[in-house]
Amino acid sequence: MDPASVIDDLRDAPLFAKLLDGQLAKLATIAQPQRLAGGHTVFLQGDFADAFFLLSEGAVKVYKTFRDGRSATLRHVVPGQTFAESVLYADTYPSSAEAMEDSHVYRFATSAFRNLILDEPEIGVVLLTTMAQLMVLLNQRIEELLLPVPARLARYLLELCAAQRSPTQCRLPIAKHELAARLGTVPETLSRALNRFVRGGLIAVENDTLVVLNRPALERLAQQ
Amino acid sequence: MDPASVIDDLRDAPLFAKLLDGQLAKLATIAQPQRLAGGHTVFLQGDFADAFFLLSEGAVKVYKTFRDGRSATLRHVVPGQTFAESVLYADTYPSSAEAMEDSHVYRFATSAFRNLILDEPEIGVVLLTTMAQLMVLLNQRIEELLLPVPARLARYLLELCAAQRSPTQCRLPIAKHELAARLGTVPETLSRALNRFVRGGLIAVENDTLVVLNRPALERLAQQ
DNA sequence: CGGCTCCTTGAGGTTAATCAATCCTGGTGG
DNA sequence: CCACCAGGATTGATTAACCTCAAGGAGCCG
Repeated sequence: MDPASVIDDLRDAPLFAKLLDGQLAKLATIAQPQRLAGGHTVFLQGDFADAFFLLSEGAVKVYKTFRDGRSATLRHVVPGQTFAESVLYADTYPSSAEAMEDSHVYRFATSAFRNLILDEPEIGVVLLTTMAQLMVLLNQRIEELLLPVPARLARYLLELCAAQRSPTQCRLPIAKHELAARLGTVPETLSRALNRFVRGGLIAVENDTLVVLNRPALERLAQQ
Repeated sequence: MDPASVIDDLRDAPLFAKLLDGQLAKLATIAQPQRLAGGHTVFLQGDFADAFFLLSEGAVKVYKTFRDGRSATLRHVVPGQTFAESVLYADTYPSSAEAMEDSHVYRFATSAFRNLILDEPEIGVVLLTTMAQLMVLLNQRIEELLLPVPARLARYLLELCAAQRSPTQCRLPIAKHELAARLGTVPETLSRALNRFVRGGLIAVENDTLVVLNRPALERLAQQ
């Protein structure tokens, strides 16, 4: 692949946007471009781990699976974000990752990345900040799991509206069964919860578009 | 406080053990020593955040509180560990921290620390590794919360035995109601779960000491 | 039209939180 | 020495949440 286009891809990632050209060039030398077909598994929980990834195109989900086949989504990775950063400590992946559609990633080998940081500390600070952000996110996930399902759903919807810059309307970016996994529950329970929201006049639903009718009530519910 | 003893304290922390004397000296210049009385709150969820901490003596717990007064412990911080690293990204603390006994910490202001990393990238790599480790831990916590209480308890006990380097015996380092919070449940449920373990012949309990009688069964249960 | 997949609805069972009562255990003071 | 108390820990009964299994729709594509 053309080195210049790699550098462009890296610069497009918010994570690396602030780096100087020289720093990006060095980063590019250790970035291994990789195509992923939709549905393809990037790695499985427990796999030997020596690299983390930057998603440049497509969509990837990071999830955990259990004996009984149930699975819970930890993150939906969007382009510009890294995933599997925990490889910098562990030598096996603590969760699995799968491409949800045809995607493109850059692979960074742990050891090469470590050396790069010593050379260009700015990159280390950038990744440190990203990881701090992820820790806040994981913390939220934990907090959510201690709340009942309707509260988790309310939180998700409010977040979604905020992310889509609309106070009252949003579109579900993922299928309902994906959302159920993201909330740590099953489709049936999600369906019922949504239904109760509609009957309670909190929201209106049409296909994957939904409108917030009673935001205060939704916010109250999100607290617990 | 004597600079040399600060450096010694920092070197004693596994986190910083590998740093060179010069690096430790620089780190020491931005480390603010601080005493904490037992029961004292270090910071509260939502507080303005501009510093993270290294615990050098005592015990600190990081926890979340909910409207209904329920609380869940995220971490029991032991000497040598840092906490509130997420401040490197966020400007408010995502959880609360409290000294469980008389303790001593070093406070690191975010901005000073960021500058230090640019000067001494080695320190950045060290913290990056620590945060990666914490992310693995948070991942485990999430995984646990999706399991039934007995499975969480089994995992905790097995971990505890491993940590105390004894295959069959361990002592609870915290009170039962603390353990309940750590497992994301209530004392009543914990009590019943322990009771069922005893009646099932999985473990034997005497005060805060417990013996693993049927490790395979416990491991099976830990899977779910 | 069949055969998909996804979503919804219903009935039933299990888990665990809640509320309330009781039981320890260590400390206190008569 | 013993009654008494306060706190945590246990036990029981009840209730609510939510997972499971099973059975329907609804949309989509060959």
